[in-house]
Amino acid sequence: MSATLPAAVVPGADASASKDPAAPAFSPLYQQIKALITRGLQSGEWRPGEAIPSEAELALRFKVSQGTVRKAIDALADENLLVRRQGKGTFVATHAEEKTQFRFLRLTPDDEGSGRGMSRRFIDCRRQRASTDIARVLDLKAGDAVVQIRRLLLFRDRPVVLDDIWLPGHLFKGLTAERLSENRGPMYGLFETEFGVRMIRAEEKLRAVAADEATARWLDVPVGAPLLSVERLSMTYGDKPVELRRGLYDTSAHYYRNELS
Amino acid sequence: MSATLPAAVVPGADASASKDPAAPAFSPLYQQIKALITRGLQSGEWRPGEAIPSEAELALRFKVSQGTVRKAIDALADENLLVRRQGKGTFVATHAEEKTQFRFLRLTPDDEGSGRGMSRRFIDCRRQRASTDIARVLDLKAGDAVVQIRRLLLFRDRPVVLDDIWLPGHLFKGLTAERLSENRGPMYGLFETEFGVRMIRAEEKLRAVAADEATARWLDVPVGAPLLSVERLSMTYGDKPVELRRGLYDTSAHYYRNELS
DNA sequence: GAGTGGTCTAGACCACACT
DNA sequence: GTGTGGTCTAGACCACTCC
Repeated sequence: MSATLPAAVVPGADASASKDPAAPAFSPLYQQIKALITRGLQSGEWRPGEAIPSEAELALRFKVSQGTVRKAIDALADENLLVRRQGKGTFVATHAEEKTQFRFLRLTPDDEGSGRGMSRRFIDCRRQRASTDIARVLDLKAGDAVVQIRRLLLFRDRPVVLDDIWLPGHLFKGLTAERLSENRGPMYGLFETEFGVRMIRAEEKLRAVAADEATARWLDVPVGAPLLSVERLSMTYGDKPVELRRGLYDTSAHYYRNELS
Repeated sequence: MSATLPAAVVPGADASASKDPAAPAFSPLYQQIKALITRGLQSGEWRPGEAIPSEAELALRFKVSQGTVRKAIDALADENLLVRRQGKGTFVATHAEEKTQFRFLRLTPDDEGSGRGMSRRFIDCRRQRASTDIARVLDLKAGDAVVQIRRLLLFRDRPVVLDDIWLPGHLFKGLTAERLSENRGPMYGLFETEFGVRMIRAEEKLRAVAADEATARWLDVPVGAPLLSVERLSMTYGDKPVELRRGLYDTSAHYYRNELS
């Protein structure tokens, strides 16, 4: 049997055109399978924490070999969309049941041995209209509804991070300070289970800034103290931005860690 | 034929013990092949920029199937130790011929459209004895020889980064300010071609700090201005630390970018 | 034991680069 | 055309989990 595009061909792009001059660019089978699985994740066919069908079953469904399904799943596991567990199955990744609270927080205390000790305190949660800045970044129209959250992270009861968070209002109807405070576990877990918004990926921009008066009060540092400013844009499926977060970190007893390779 | 450990078994760990209670932990074949290839890289059998033997040839040499070699190479390519080029071969990664000068520098100007414009200026390069701090981090004894380099990075002739770099003296004999200045291309390329030290991986610790007087002069900012402090520890094969770098970044017109996933 | 992912093999063909 | 990596297949067996 030839290896050219069985039943699984993804109906995209130039299905009509007979001979595009520019870019036919047909993708390998396993990438098409990957796209099909991603679609299943996005549509909610398999929900976070659940198992997806076995490799054999997916191979049957898509009419390809198990090896091809395997390569597609491998790629999705690399991107942290799926989690493989030998002997049990392949599961949709979730923020909801993670031991690692603060999975995306790259802040580490100077004295390593400490381990836990992070807590949080919600200061504010309100609905308002998006400024042009916020709207542009979140791919909204200026004036659209947004939810703004302000919160503090504390390490051993000392404030370390002041976060301002903006979310598209239409995706987070009914999000209140109460809902946030009641929630045990990661905030992204709440977003996932209560609002069906799953964070896949994020970009951060870091700078050093001086503490203004209000910030200095919240973080209990002198006005003008150097703070690490972390601006995070989080994306869901299809690289759609769904959260903007501006954090100010007091790095006098913590550092932001990063790996290069 | 059974799939259990052909001729390629890596002679490691518990080759002697008959039945360890704790951890026999034999690794899959492709990981053993990966280790063998890594050894070839480390020993200089294949040098940076050169091609390694074809998959078929390696499969013959190691007495495994091409698929197994492929998986080993895939892993090494993921770690940026090898670079695959379809139709040409698989090459040892190198810093020497990289278009991307400053591959590890995560600093981006606020006005994107700018593109190039980074230049550098070496201020100092001297041999001295390692302080206890530096020695500990670089895995040396206090008092061992180290090379210290100080340099400035400029963007459009404006100073942006002040770097202090420490290198183990025994690995970098004969490194002088002249050698550094004459060198076109990445500094890590020079380390690679002239001293046989290849940077594989690095860890960075970021904090916000206030500019002291000397730094303020070099970066042309007010004393006390907030600066991004970036402490980088670079590793070569076997995770051996071979460079410590402390950078101070003026982030008033640039930001440090990072990806989370 | 049944079901799952994990490893390994062998062989076919495709896409690309050089010559 | 020859040689390289890239994709796809089919089947075998191993390792782990749960019943």
